[in-house]
Amino acid sequence: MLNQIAASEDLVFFRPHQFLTRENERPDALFDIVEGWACRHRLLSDGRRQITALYLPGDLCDPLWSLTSTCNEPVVALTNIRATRRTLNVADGYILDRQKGFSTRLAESVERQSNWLVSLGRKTAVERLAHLLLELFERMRRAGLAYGQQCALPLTQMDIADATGLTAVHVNRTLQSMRSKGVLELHSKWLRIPDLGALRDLAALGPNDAV
Amino acid sequence: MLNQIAASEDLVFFRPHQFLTRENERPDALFDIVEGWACRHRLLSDGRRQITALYLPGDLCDPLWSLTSTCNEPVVALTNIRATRRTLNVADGYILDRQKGFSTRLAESVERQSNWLVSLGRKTAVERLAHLLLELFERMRRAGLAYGQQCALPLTQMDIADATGLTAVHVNRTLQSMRSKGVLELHSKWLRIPDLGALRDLAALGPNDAV
DNA sequence: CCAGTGAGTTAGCTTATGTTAGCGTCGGGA
DNA sequence: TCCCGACGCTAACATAAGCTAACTCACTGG
Repeated sequence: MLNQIAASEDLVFFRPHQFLTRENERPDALFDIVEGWACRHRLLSDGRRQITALYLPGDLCDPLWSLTSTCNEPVVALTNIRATRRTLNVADGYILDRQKGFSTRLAESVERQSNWLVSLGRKTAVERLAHLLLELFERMRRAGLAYGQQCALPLTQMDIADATGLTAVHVNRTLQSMRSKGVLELHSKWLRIPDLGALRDLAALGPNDAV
Repeated sequence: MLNQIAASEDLVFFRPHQFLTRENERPDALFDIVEGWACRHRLLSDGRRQITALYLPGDLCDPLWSLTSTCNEPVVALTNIRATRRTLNVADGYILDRQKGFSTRLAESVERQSNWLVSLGRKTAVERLAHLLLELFERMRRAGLAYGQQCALPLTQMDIADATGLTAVHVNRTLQSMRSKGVLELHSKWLRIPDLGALRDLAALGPNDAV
């Protein structure tokens, strides 16, 4: 009944659009991203796409879905990626990890997914963008990859659109207007947030919400 | 490091709008709903509400959030509720349950949340409603609470709106149009689906999607 | 018996966001 | 060097969904 993380740790590489994991595959390993970004997404038959999770350097990918036996959402690289592949021993669907903050990451995943649900269900374009960029900046900061108020943000506007449930065109429009109001700068895959507080206000976060 | 479900099992009751769990409380127990419906939701400062999970008879509430130390979304009763309260031993954030299909329920929660994300992010009103009603019917069926093509559905149109990220008015409009097309009947908290296949088509589900 | 409340319904109008199309720039590959 | 495809950007127009408000119909409680 007791499970362990096996010792196996391969270093692996991916290019943009490459799959880290595929649909309908039993996940037997988790990727610990060392460098680069990835996402989990779902494609509808007519081409609509929804990104359901973003993975940044330092992220485990994916604690949540490792709990399921088969997964119907692939994980794809958004940039070049360097990662370590950690195989798991899974018995009876229970997962136990004694060495790293696995359960902490799990809890974060749960909370993030929930935040996204609220965002997609009830927030305006400005609020969604503010929320997303804030979240990403904060995660980069915690990963030690932010420099002052700035960090890398290697997403295309279409990626952002598919994460926020908007269109690329509308993302562009909305970003322009936010730029012109001075609450953020974003060009050539680089994000700067002059005033964290102002952006936080725009994000319509509750008093208890993290980020 | 080994945790157990303690023996404690109290029978508890709730009335509509009563809290099963509150915000910012450390969850030390899970509710097993015997009868009635509940939901988890988030309230924005201006009154907007998003339901992030629905709990039906037979559901555990909530496997996902029991993984976090404190939770920022309350669970409230939507109807009269009878439930058994199961206290947990939680050590270091890990949860282990040897007696019931806890991990199966966990996996289902993860998948449902993900489905909802796609729905809220990328689907039209008709698709969202078809998807939600289909999911609820299927869950009722599996709980042994469906009778042929029918089941109870004790949600108000506003509840449905807050689950699907729409307005009550628009839910009403859309339901009307679906009714007039004969793909569903819904009155006095009772749902009938004359043609499961037709509704499935409207829901824009992928080939791998459950429900 | 009536007043009050919550729910469903419908209509008219408004608006945020989607759609389509086109332009310019950049960088990589042949 | 020259394509060619991604990407960012913009404008004009289309539409799904939001907003407000009113009316009805149960129910419930006094």
